[in-house]
Amino acid sequence: MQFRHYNQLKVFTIVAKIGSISAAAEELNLTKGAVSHQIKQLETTLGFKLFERLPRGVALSQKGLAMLNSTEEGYSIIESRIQRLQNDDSRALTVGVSTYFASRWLSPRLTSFLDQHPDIRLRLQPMIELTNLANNGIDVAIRWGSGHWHDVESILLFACPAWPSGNSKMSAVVVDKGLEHALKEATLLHDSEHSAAWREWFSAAGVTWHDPEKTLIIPDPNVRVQAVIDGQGIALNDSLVEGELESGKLHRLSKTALDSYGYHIVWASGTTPSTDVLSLSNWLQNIA
Amino acid sequence: MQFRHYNQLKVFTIVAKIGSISAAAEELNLTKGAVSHQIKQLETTLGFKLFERLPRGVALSQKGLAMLNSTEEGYSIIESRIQRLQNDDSRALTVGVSTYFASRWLSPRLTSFLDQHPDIRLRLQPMIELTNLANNGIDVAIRWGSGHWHDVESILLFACPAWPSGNSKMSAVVVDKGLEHALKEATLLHDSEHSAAWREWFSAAGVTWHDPEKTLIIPDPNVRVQAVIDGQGIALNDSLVEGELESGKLHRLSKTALDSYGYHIVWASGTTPSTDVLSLSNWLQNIA
DNA sequence: TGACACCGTTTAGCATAATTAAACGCTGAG
DNA sequence: CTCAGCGTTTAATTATGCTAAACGGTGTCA
Repeated sequence: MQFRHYNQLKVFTIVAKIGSISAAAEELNLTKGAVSHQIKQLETTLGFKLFERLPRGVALSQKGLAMLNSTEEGYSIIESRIQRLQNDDSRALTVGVSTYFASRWLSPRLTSFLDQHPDIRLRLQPMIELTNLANNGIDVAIRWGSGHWHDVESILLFACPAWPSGNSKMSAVVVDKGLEHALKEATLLHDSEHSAAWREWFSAAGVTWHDPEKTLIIPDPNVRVQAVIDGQGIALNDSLVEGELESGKLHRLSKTALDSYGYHIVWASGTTPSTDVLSLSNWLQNIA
Repeated sequence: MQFRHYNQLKVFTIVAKIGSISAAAEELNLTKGAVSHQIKQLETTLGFKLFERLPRGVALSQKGLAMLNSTEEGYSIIESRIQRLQNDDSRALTVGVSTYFASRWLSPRLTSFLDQHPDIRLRLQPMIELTNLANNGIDVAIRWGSGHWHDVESILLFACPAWPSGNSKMSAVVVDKGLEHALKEATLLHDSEHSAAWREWFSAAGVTWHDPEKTLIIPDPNVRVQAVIDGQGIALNDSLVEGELESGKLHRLSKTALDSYGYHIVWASGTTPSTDVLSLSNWLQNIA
């Protein structure tokens, strides 16, 4: 018995990312009834609920979140390939970025690059897992981390420390019972298995590392931030969440930060960057 | 304008893997007319041909092959997650393998393990890119390569050297004009960007490495073998292709092999393997 | 407190897309 | 030359997706 409902699953992915059926319906040029139907039918065929129904809307269930992690990744791999094959534009410079980084940092600054280099055709490629660059036709990617990678060569773009963050309720727990208690009780949100970030943070903070019982892997930074706001747990978020900090949706839970972490320009090791890549790197480093 | 035809794309993936519309139709419990329709419509919306029509069937076009690489990966990520969420069987031991390895090596030997350990629930998880183990719920994976990986810990299961292979036409070229000439003229088929395999083979063979003009990345070993048989180029295939060698579909083009390559049992670094994992590893090492 | 706005759900009917059966065209095998 | 195999086409049928409109629940605000 094969699964045959990939269109419905794609609709789910959009609803889950947007967080609302009505808003997703608008995005898709559909009525909310249609979207509601798709989700319901999908839940029936899958055999489990993807969303919890709240008075004021819907929220991802535990399984729904796990599903989103995979569908986002899967569909983005497929979509990026379609795009690439359709505009078979081998002269374009393709930059792999997370949507998180693109919307919060890169996009606002990009016009100046396009002005300075009108000859370079730039394609931003949203990706979740910034791996397998060549196979996805990525010339350069921008990746957050410590900079110690083996599959790519990298240069630091700018430092962007990360620290534990939670919502206001979590913040109250920290004030009340202390950070260590909160870290022990709450779910720790990871960005991926590879990331040693949490372990490094624990050692930087001088807190003994205890293998956490409750762990949730959420690769997409946007989804992770939203999960923290929704009270799912504590995540190491980087400094690009200023907006949420100021608006009080997110709280910094500790002064200890992973100072050596930041955004890096990376390209597949073994390849020599083209002049276009160098232009972009230079420009990025200047404005950073 | 969004792409909205993921079901058709899934049908394409199956047709491409099987290599025939009629056979795929049977697999899907559909008529060949239906499948033909789907493919044609998909090609129209995409704007390019996925298959070349031959008198005796269909063959993937260049773009079709590129598409297959992505759809296979994308759908397998999604499907594996669905399976996992449906049989939320946290006690099962999940082993990530390529379908290539599973069918050619593991499956035939597996009954003896199941007999010896009736208490262990085993789940074989077909994967293309054997990365991101924890995120995909993989306890252990079996990966081919040199064994020098940073994201996983590994122990060698058995050595499985690889050497350049081509079809009979390619073999004739080698006999006629020499291997170096063939390597320079033909497309080199890679398994992924990370793989330094070809470079290492060149140095092992004492042939000077020239950055090849024509390169094709085909992550799935099954598809890669088929591509070689179809005359797409030369690939480094491992010794599990005995069958194709004997039947004359595949030819070994050089005596030089990557002797240090083989299949390894791998698990996410930083995690401690469970006793079930150790049982499986022990059994695997004994029968290897 | 009560009218209202906001969401998601439901219903029934309609529009679109998927699927079939059967005939067709092509090519290579015998 | 005939036949078998494979993909394509056509027209009719079936399944699915979608809409409009009404509905039920909940929080908001006068």
